[in-house]
Order: sequence, then C-alpha cells, then structure tokens
Amino acid sequence: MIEIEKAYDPKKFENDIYKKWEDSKAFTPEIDKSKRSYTIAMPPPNATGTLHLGHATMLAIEDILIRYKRMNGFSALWIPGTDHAAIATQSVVEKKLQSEGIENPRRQLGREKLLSEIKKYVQDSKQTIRNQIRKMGSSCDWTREKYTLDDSLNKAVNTFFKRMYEDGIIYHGDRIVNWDPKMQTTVADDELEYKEETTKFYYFQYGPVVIGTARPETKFGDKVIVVHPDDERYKELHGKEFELEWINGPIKAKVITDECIDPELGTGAMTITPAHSHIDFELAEKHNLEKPQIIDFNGKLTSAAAELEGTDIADARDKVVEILQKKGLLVKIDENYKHNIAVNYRGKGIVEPQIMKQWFIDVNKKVIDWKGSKRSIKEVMQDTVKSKMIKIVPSRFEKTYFNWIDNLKDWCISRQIWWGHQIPVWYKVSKTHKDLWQKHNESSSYLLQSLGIMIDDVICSETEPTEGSWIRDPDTLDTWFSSALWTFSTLGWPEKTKELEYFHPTSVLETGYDIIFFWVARMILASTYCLRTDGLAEENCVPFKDVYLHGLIRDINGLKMSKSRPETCIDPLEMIYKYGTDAVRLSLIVGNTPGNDMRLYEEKIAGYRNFVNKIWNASRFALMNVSKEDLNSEINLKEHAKTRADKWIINHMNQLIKDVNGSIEKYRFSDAATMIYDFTWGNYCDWYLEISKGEHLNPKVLLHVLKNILKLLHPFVPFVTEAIWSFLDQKNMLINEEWPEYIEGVNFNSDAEEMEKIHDIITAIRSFRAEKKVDAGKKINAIIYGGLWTKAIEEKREPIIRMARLSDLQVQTEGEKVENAFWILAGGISIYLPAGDMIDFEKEKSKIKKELENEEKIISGLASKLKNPGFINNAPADIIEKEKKILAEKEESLNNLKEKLEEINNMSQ
RNA sequence: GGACGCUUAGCUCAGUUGGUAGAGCAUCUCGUUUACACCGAGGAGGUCGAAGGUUCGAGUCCUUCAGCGUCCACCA
Repeated sequence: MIEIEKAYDPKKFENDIYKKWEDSKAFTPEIDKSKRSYTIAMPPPNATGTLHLGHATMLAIEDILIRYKRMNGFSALWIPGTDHAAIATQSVVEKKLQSEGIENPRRQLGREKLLSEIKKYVQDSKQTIRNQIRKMGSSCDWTREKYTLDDSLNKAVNTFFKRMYEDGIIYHGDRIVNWDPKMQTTVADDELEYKEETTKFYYFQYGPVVIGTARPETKFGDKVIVVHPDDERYKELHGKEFELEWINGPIKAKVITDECIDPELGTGAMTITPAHSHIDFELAEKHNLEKPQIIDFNGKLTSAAAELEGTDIADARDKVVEILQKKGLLVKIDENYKHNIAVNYRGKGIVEPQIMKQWFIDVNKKVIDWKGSKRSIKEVMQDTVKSKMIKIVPSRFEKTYFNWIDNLKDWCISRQIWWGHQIPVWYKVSKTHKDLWQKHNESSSYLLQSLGIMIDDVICSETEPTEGSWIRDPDTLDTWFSSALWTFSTLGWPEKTKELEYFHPTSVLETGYDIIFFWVARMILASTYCLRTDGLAEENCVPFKDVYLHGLIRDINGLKMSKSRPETCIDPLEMIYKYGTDAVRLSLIVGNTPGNDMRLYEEKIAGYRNFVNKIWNASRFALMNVSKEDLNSEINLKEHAKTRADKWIINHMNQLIKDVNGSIEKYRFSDAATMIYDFTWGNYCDWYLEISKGEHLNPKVLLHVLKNILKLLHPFVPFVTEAIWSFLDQKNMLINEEWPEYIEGVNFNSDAEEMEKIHDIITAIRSFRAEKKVDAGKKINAIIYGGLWTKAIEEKREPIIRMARLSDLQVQTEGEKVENAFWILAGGISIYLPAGDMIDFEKEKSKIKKELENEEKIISGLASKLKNPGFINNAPADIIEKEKKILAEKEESLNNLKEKLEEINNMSQ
C-alpha cells in the first residue's frame, strides 16, 4: 500500500519530470537503421516572442505524435528551434531604442550598431521562449536545437540563393513597392493603413474617348487607353493608334483591351500609370508597356512633367486640371468620389507606389529535372501534391493550395531591413559611388536607386570580390526564404549528413492553416529544388509526407486572440500555472478538428483538470488495493481475467487500443482523446473500479488495465501519467514504455460458468432486502458494489441489455413483493433481475416495436434497390457490396430485436 | 470584388464512405459510500440556418438564398 496525496498537484511534479526526461536522453533519438525514423521539424516560434495558444496547440499536437511514435518503436526526432522573425524583431528593437531617446535608430546607429543591439536583445529574450516550450512538456531534442540565423543555416541560405542565381531562377527585376516619401522608406503591405476619402473624380477628353481619373497629376506619361474587350462602346477602337492633345502638347496613344476593366466604373475607359499604381504596373507588365517615372522619391514631379518638373505632388493636381481645362479638355467633375488611400501607419505619410529593383524567384522557368523532363518550380509544387507525394489534412486545403499556385507570381525575396540573412550579392561601383554610399548609414537598396548608383555589374558571393570597389546588397532576404529550408537545413544541409539521410523527408508538417502559403508552399518549393539538384530520388525531395493543419484557437467570442487586444487573450502559461500543463493540453486537443477554428475558455480547461485528477485518483485506488508482488508480476490474461467484469474491461480496453491507434494515425486527436477519456472515466472508474470494491477485487487485471490507460494517455497528458508511473515502476520511465498492443480476436464473452454466478446477485439482493427490510425507493448501493454480484444464481440464461450501475440498484417494492423487473449491466453483459417496478414493459415493448418497424422499412427499401436492375447494372461494385453488407447487418439486427421482444413478452407475463 | 469555410441542445463543439442525432459545461431531481465533490446516478432539452432536389432513406450529396467568419486582392 502506497500513500499518495488526495489531489494531483501539477506544480509538484512537472518541472522535475521534464528534467528527468531530458537528462535521460529520452528526447534524443539515435540513428538506428533497424528502426524506422519519424521526424517533425518544429515550426520555429519567434526567438523574442512569448508562448501563445497557437504555439501551445502546435506543441501539444506534435508532442502527441512524437510520443506516440516513440512508444511504437520509432526513432522519433522532433527538432526544436526559434525564428529570427526579421521585420517583427527589428521593429520591436527600434521601438525600444526610440523609447530610450534614439529617434531614428537606423540613421543614428548605422547598420553594425543596430544589428548588435538586436542581437543582444534576442540573446536576452531567447531563453524565455525555450523555457516556455519546455513548460508545455514538449519532448523535443534540445541537443539538435536550431536558430534560423545560425551559421550553418546561413550557409544553407547562401547555397540555396547561389544555386538558384546560377540557374537563372533568381533575377533582379522591377517591382512596384509602397514608398513613403515623407519617411523615405518602403512600407510593407501589412504596415499600410487604408483611409477612406471623398475626392473629386475628373473626366477628360482624351482623343476620341473620355477617361475618368481621380489622379490627373500622374497622367503625364499615359499613352495607353485600356477598355474591356466586350465593351460595345469602344469596339471599333481596339488596337487603334491615334494622336491627341494632352497636358504638354500632342502625344500618340493606343487602345488595348483587358478583362480587368470594369465597364461600369467611370466611362469604362482608363489610361494607365504603370510606375505609380499597382494595378497599372501589372497591366504594363502583362502588355509589355513602358513604365516612365512621374513622381520622384521626394514626392515631386519628374522631368516627364516638362515645365511642371519639381512641383510637389500635393500641388500638382490643381495645376494639371487648370491646364487641361484651359485646353478645353475637362468634361466634368464628380465631387463625391469615395476611395481608399494608402497611408504608412507609422508617420501617416501618404504612400506613393514606386518602381524599385528587387530580387525575385522565377517560378515559371523550367529548370528542375523531374520525371525525365525539365519542369518549373510552379509545376513541381503542383506535382508533389497532385501525385499525393504530399498529403494535406484536411484535404480541402489542397484546393486552396492549388488555387494559390495557379495564381502564383514570381516571389519577391528581398526586404529593405537589416535583421536577417543579407543577400549574398555584390555590385561593382565607382570609387565615388562607394564613398557616397558609405556616407549614408541608412543603407538600403532603395538608396542605391534614389542616389542614382548603377548596379548593373553583379556578382553572387558571400565575400567581397577582391578587385575593384564593390558594395554588398544591403537588403536581407524574406524570412520565409530561410524558413523554407527548415526541414533540411536543420539536419545539416548543404552537407550530406547522416541525419539528413536518415531523418529526411520529415514525416509531417504540423501547423496552423493560416500559413499554408507563406510557409508550406515555400518549403515544398525549396526542398524539391535543393534536394532534386542534389540528385535525390523524387520521393525523397519533398520536405514532408503529410501536412496537418490544425484549427486556430479563438476566444470565447470567436475572435482571433490578438496582441492588440490583451483582454481577449488567454495566456497559456497562466493556465498552466492554474490548472497544470496536462489540462491545458487536453483542452487544446479535444474539440479541435483539422482546419476548423475552436473557441477556448477557462471552464473547459478546468473540466480537463478534473479529468486529470480523476486519473490520479483512479490510480490511487488501484495502488491502495494492490500488493508489491502484484506490481512486479506479469499478467497472463487467459489465466488472470477471471470474472465477467475482468473480461469485459479487457475487451473494451482492447477495442480502445485499436480505435485510438486508428484515430491518431488519421490525425483525429480529438477523437482519440475523447475515447480514452470516456473509457477511463465511464468504463474503468465508474464501472470496473466500483465492482472491484469488495471481494471481487482482481489486482492483476486492475493494474493491467491501469497501466494500459496510462500508456494510452501518455502522449496526451504526459506529466500526470509519468508521475503515477513512478509509483508503479521505480526503474523505468513511462516515456520509454512500449505502446499497448491490440490483440486480435480476444473473446471472453461466451463463458457458461460465468452465467452461474450472475444469479448470485439476485439471491443476494433478495436476502438483503429481506433482512434489512428496505423501503421502497431506498438504495442498496453499499452491498451491491461490495461485490456480491458474483455469488448466487437463480435463472440460467443469457440475459438482456440495459445499462445501469450496480451501485445504483434501487429497490422500489417492499419485502418479498417481487413482481416486476429491471436490468443491470454486470461485467459487460446484462442480467435480468426481478426487483421493483422499474421497468415499464409496455413502454419498452412499444419502443422495440418502433425500432422493428424502422428496420423493416430500411430492409425493404434496400432489398428493392438491390433487385433494381438499373442500380445493379450501373452502380460501382464497391457500392453494391456496401449496400449488401448493410442489408445483412440490418437483417441481423432485426432478428435481435425480434428475440428481444419475445423475451420481454415472456418476462412480463 | 475573388476564394474558402461555418450555421447541430441554453453555451462550446463532435458527428470518418448517406442508415435515422452525441459529448462537455450549464440546468433540474436524487445521492454523498472505503480513489476522487476537481464526486456518483438519473431527467429535461434539437423540425441539425431557410427552401428546393437526388434517394427506400439526407445533419451528411446537389442547387438556390440568408446570416457570420477567414484569407487574398484592391477600385483607376
């Protein structure tokens, strides 16, 4: 008998247990060719972040998979890591410096100093997230931890870049970016704010057509009119070229067509300004048009405006309108035009789109030798998923994935910030330019352009070329460029390591569905490209075999938990402190189905805390009722499972193992957890343990089932199960135990001898009632769950179906009046027990009759369908088989119902 | 504007190939006994968003509509 506290206190166990696991090297798998490998690369949280519920969910699910596979004999590797989170980190540190009085950190500190500030900051805060990952119980291999800016990963990034550069996939090209003339910087899309504004909308005569525009000041270089191809009004103009009078005199213009034009808007005809409008830029690219710069980097008109050159863009509109009006070209003005203007959320400067040189990945160039023909990155990305080399769960996201790929444009990989992997490219410049360049601390690629530095002579290299004067591209790579390599760069690529050979491709990528494009797609891109050019077989080039997309966690109101609204956030760490890690993990797993969002609220976590405590107490009961020898002895099920109850619980256990395996393999974690929950609470605790009280106690079976429960639960609630295990087994840890085995075809049910014992109960109850003179309605729980049900016998037959707990038998009549009946479930079968008037036979009969009718209806329907030649001849064979199977099942259940009815008829007489 | 998803008990959500609706919480009744009150037993509560269609049979498949949400794009 072992003394254990009455309630489980997670705080007393979790940290010690985690340390024990880690110290024992349980997380560090070996490269063992006799075992199969199972690998997950952890989606790296921000190195400077703190744990939120998204991370917690990710960690819980991945840990379940890893522990499950580990216990199943796999060499299970889970690589942890953190991400440098370029933009987020740099802006956090910049803000911090600003609050310390450095107003413009980039300009004032310069590259080197700012970078070292960021590094210091990351160094300080990295440990926080690491410890928080540990708090979740994550069984990841810390000896293989990686950081996206590690030297080895930088090497991978540079190799990737260089290879693509040499293949001509990476190119330097024009791109329209958001430029803030006020702050002299580019603005990322997510830093834009849209402000609705009411302005004037002008109509001008433009040759033979009238065009509408809200921005006349940009129209200097417009030489192309675009109309919708189906717009009848302009049909005869398609492709025509003509001369017309415009702002600075006569120009030549032509008419093109494009589907993107909305005939309803304005006059249905517009001219385009490629250099200063996203949509116009795209049109210009598509139709191969010139893109003259009209507005310079300071927000003033360029020489394209002729005599208006140098006019501030804010003043230009009125001047242009005036000129056009004088020329008699102004048709009308619409005063109430509403549209959105883009503003930099920092500084609120109005954003002017500008064309800048950026680095791109060409997704259409056919370079990858794949299935005997050269394919483009885009095609390979489609192929891997189409051919099921990569499976996405839930599968509907495959549609989303293909949709995205179909619309995929070249990927712009350069970013105008400093924190990240600097682009390994050097430009040859004149000495003067180099000096000019070095004078500007705020070095970023847009300065190259705005300073007018020529950057035509380019070399891709990590180190500065020796001859001539060179400047390195100051930009860094998009974070996703380095994240894309994550599954194999963490295993040592570009070196050909043993790890890479053994653990790659990884088994599953588990993440939220929100980053399927940013990350999942890019990983497929990088992995297939890099490993294929390494010469690997195609099935080994994918980064992972499965993609599992979990649902996003929302607050009780269904809102995305957001840092900007801290009041809506549930802090996982606070919840861990309050309820324990196990409870938090379960609450994130149960009810979370792939790809669907889930709301979380504190009561739910409290509910699972109750369950964790239930496990603890069930184990406590077991430990109070078994001897030391029982703990150390082996079980032989055939020999030791004696009673019906034993067999019942073991059969259910067995079925449970099978179901849980199936569910986990199919990524149905919620189902798996619920099934174990129900079994543990409903079958084992409420039922089997109750029966075990008293002389029915069978310590061997009690323990056997408990141990299996702990094993099955371990991936879900690792701490409490390990804590209990330490009482059962002082030598070995649960984390290393073998997963329970499903035994095919165990059947203990037909045991004639058992039937004898069932009648003991009836006798017992009767004698009890006679002795104690139980009043109507009074409970006789105590004596029943004392185990008396195995004693006597009265009626020798296999009884019927009904669920009730032994402990809740009620005697409703007095003394010897035993006329009616009720049923109890005893050890997996049920027995008919004469007792009070608990059962309304008529009600029971009509219920069964109704079921009977229902079954008959289905059977006749099915039968006629199966006789129908139209169905037999046209339906696929497997459907017919299925229908036949259902018919057979229904017929069987019909017979069962009939028997049941007959039995009840007998009883009620 | 485009794509995708959601709508099932008072609340939060399950429901795997179509076979006739489930759980937890809340509520009500009873009970507190030797693992557990973070407990036990039982009850009540749903025309599965609306309308059509396919089928012997639809929460499940198809069409339309309504409400909500997410992502992407962005109005010259």
